[in-house]
Amino acid sequence: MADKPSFSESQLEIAQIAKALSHPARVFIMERLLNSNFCSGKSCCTSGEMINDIPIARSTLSQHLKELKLAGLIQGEIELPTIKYCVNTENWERAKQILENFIKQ
Amino acid sequence: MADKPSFSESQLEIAQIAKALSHPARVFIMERLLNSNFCSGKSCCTSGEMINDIPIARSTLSQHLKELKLAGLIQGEIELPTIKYCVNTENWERAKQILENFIKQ
DNA sequence: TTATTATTTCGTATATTTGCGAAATAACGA
DNA sequence: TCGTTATTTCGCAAATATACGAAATAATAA
Repeated sequence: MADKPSFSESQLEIAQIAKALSHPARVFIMERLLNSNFCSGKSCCTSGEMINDIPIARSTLSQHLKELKLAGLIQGEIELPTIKYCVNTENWERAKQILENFIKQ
Repeated sequence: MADKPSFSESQLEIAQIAKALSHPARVFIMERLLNSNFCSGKSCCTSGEMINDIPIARSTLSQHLKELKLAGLIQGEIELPTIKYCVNTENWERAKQILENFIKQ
């Protein structure tokens, strides 16, 4: 019995991006950041600007922001007394490309 | 305090598709089905034809197939003694369109 | 009838995700 | 110094996902 190959890098990468987008709160956040006003050249928004439009608690929103940050799709910039969240343009472009390629199959 | 709106249909739909693709095994399955030989007008493959190329047990593969079926992305056609799995073309086209639209934002 | 083949379902264990409120942090203004 | 504001981290509970082997199913072959 030949042993089985592991998942390809590409499969792992696609799954990782999909996972980051697999919760409606995170889809909401991405849409919001992609469509909010520009600030220092990026689309930005604070957690406080989102909280009234999304049906979850502040701490839960914070957790989803953290996950998107961990996945590299967004980044946070401290601008006291708030934290402005922006799309991580470079990584988002790459993620889009990866999804595009998968879809085009 | 105004109460919060729920997630939009679109956000729920995007998250649902992303969730279906959020595990490398399910990405593997979709890729395999999208690229396998044609059979009765569709790209098809049996679970037995995949099992040696994917690092999970048969029962686990079966579960992932079930999830993709539940999400509507694939369908199974009995062709004894095997079951041929195919992409559900209509739903897959729709799913692609939804992801496209999300990405293009 | 019994074995074989292909695959799923069941039972169960473990891990991960999601959610919340309370407490913590950190800068600023009174 | 003591609130105020904006936000995160902590601690925990509940739900969901992932995984596996064993048993079940269902058609056919011997």
